[in-house]
Amino acid sequence: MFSIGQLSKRTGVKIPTIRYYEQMGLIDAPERSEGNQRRYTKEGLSRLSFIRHSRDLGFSVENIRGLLELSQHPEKPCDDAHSIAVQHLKDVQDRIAKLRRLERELKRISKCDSGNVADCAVIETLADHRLCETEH
Amino acid sequence: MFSIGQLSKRTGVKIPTIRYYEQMGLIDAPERSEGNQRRYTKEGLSRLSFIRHSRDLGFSVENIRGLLELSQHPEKPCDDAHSIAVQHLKDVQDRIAKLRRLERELKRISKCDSGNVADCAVIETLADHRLCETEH
DNA sequence: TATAATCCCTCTAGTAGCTATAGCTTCAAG
DNA sequence: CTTGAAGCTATAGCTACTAGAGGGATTATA
Repeated sequence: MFSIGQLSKRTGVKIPTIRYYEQMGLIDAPERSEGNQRRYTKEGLSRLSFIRHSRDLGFSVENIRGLLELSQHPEKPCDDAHSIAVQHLKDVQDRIAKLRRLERELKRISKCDSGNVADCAVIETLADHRLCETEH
Repeated sequence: MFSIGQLSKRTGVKIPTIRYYEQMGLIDAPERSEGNQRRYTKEGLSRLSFIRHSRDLGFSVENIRGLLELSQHPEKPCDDAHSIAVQHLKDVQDRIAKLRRLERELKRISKCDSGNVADCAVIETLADHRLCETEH
């Protein structure tokens, strides 16, 4: 049996976040000690580790809900798990592409070595979209 | 003079967002018509365009506040504008690096072509961080 | 056993940057 | 003069937490 603090240390999930996940129904409410403190089992630990890891990989809480549900049913087909993962991969790739366009533009802007605001490329470009090279 | 709807169309900023910016003090409260509706000038238009463009480039509202303040003082040195832009560029690059690590891991996971959850790489990897190749 | 240090409890509110809704008023065209 | 679109305020909701107040529980040491 672990206290919430021990669970937090083992999983790297902060204490208020654990309570938040419980409130969201992502983890079951655990048993309580006589003094009303949460006491977790190994199941609780592995479920929270799953969540932590999924969050690290950027899955949304809603997706994690689905993935957890699936993981409880090993006999089911795993097409849903695949499509969640593949969709998430696409989202990540979209975000990368978008950020790379931003990066190019920001690099160009930041090169300005003017002394004052009147002819600073940063300010000028922000004020006028037509000075941009890429779409965004 | 533009109504809020016309301003919205010209800048691409949604109406509730314009009112939100006003509340945040990012744009000045404009004059009102007799019937209490907002009426904007060309200054209002260009300020909002500046904001829109900065948001598109991913600057935070707080950074935009600083950049707007600077843009009002053309005689000032523009070191601050540079450091905001350079810092933002760094943030963007960090996020790209992080997302690329995610991308690698998600690609690896998604390749699983198992039929059911019991031996699905997606679920398995989420349950056990040790199956990952990269850090995150 | 007493006490101090640490941990845990609930509840509420705050973060960023909007977006949505309800219930009303004003404006512009026919 | 009427009707439909557009605008008004105020409030609440979104994601995924995080922080703080004001208490009670547990544990280690004296």
